[in-house]
Amino acid sequence: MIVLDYRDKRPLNEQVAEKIMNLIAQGGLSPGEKLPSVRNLALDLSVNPNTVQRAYAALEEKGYITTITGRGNYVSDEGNWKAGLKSEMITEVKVVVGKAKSAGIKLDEALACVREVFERD
Amino acid sequence: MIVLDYRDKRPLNEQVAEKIMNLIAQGGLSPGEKLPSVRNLALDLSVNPNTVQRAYAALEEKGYITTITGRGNYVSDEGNWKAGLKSEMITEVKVVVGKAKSAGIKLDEALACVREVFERD
DNA sequence: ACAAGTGTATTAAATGTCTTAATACAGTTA
DNA sequence: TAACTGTATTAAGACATTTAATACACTTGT
Repeated sequence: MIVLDYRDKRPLNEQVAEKIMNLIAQGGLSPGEKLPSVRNLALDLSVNPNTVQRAYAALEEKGYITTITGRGNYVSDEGNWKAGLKSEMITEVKVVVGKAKSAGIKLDEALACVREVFERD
Repeated sequence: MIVLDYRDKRPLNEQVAEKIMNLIAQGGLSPGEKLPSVRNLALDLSVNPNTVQRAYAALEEKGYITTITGRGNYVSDEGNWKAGLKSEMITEVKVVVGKAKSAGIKLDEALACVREVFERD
């Protein structure tokens, strides 16, 4: 389900959260679907249960999953996270484009980047 | 010359390097111009000389400055870094736009982001 | 009621990175 | 020669991440 990258310098809990988020955002995990238990996923990833716990807590905080004590974690409906994700992505794009601009990248070049990415099907 | 942001969670040496890089990229520091000495900049920023030293080492590694032992650090000619910076920025933009795309952002929305950033003068 | 599985919380220890500090050494300049 | 440059090393502290070992509360199925 998930493969961790130990060359990545970001914390493991963030990596886990991000990878699950991507699965959810792209439909690899559907609303209502049950996630692995904290302990099972920890075993799967050879990671401490606390690490998974933190990842799940972050995901719930952002609306991607719903946690029910004693039962487990379930993927939330799109309505709970889609808007937030979108605005987060837009902010991120703007930040990076701003950096690129101040590094000397021109409008046309930035637009070309975007088009190129969207042409990859 | 530089103001550090202690809320920023990135290492100080990276922050220093990035801020100087921005100054160079935007012409605030011209090729041939002398940078503050390791010790002086450290005093200015209330930071350890080792921290500045690491920042300068990173900048030399990327071609932004030239270090001459005993003399100091000097801004390199554009030829040494401009191309690298540009391709680095373009890669970064593509990565983020790719993330945004897979999160559901549409082409028009991404283009709008870019235009908005470039309209801020 | 019970056992097994869930999430949650806490505390302690280990680890790794960043930063400071104190020095020392080597090259350049006036 | 004195005062400035960059460079290197070692030790210590601070901090975040991760592991580990428990304990507790809730849910499910028998």
